[in-house]
Amino acid sequence: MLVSFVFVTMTRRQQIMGTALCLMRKKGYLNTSMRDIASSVNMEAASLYNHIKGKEEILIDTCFGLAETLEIGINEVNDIYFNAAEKLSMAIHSHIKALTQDLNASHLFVHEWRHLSDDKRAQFIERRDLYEKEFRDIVILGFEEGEFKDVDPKFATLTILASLNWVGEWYRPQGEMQPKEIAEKLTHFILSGLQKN
Amino acid sequence: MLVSFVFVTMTRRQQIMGTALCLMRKKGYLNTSMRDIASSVNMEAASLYNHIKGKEEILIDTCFGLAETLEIGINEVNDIYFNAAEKLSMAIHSHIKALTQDLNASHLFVHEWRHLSDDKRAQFIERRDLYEKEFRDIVILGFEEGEFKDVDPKFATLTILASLNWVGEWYRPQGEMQPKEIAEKLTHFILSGLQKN
DNA sequence: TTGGAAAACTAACGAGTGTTAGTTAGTTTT
DNA sequence: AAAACTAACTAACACTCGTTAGTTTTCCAA
Repeated sequence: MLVSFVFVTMTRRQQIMGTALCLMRKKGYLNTSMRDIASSVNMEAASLYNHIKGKEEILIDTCFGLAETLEIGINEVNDIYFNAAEKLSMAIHSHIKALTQDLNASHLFVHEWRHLSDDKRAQFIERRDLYEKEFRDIVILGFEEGEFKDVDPKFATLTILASLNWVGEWYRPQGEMQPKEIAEKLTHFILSGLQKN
Repeated sequence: MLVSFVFVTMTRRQQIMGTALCLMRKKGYLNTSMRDIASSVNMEAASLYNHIKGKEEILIDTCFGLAETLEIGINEVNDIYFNAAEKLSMAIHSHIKALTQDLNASHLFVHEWRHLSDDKRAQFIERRDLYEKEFRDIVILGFEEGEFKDVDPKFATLTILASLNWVGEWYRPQGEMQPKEIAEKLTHFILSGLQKN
């Protein structure tokens, strides 16, 4: 299993979390057992409980951690930029940067939040809806500026976010396209589409 | 549980499959037990095996069934249309029609195929990649015609398919937007983007 | 060197998993 | 009437699951 010089500078908790996320991305949250995680960090399942409260803590910390990163990003964008096209571009950059930072965490954030317990899931959905609203407001602003077409803002926002979130499915850190370039291409594609003229 | 006049005209197998898909969309494939399915059709878990071979058969039949529907659709489009913009539009319509037909099946197709056994998963990925290639070829054709921009075809295709597949997450049959309208808006969005000019 | 916290261990609990075996009642076919 | 088939049942197998309790080992500050 993963052993590197970076490893030794991490707390045991960070090692467990990182390994767990890696397994969960590969096999899915439900399919990854505490015994799987334990054996990947060379200990017994019971010993994990000296470092984390339980299995769900992994999911909770990851989902809400990434949620916060995204919220901070969109708030910065809203503080700095005023024009919708610029805002959208920077929001896309911020979103892609956050998602490509840790693909394992992104997988939990995009796919596995469904398995949060009822109350946590409700909280998560609330924050996700709020984030979605920030994007929608940019689309609406663009229309009010006269720069964007008169599209259904909800539809457009969901379509945009779908494209952004799917990047985690095909992006490879060692590949030829880097996060910044992906964000640029996405921005261009979303703003002006596939067709000439 | 679901009992209707349609129900009586279905074979027991169809009832089981339909109920299973509904549960699996709500709770996830791994989280749905044979006992859950059984009790939803008022029988014991063991009795299910008189009608289906096992749990995975539900996933296999659903994923490969929808795969075939999509393949037939794209082949028809390729047979009938010659111009890339038209092909893309019709391919989008076909895709959206197939996905919105049965949202429960779509959920398994988009999200739960990961839990297919190794060999079946390999087969599934192969067919999915082939379908993806059909889309990519349309994008390439559009460039060769001089109608589409010089985008990275792989990137564009993945972005397009992400938008299409995500429709299953927010489309509601009783909502105001119907599949045909969704397909039209998606086509327009993908072809000409958000920005004016 | 030593006291005590931190972090590992073993063992087990109670619940749940997909699936199989064997059986039975009711219906259809021969 | 006999045989075969269908679809349900009960019971159980052989695991796996997350988690807890109690115990032992490790390791660092005093």
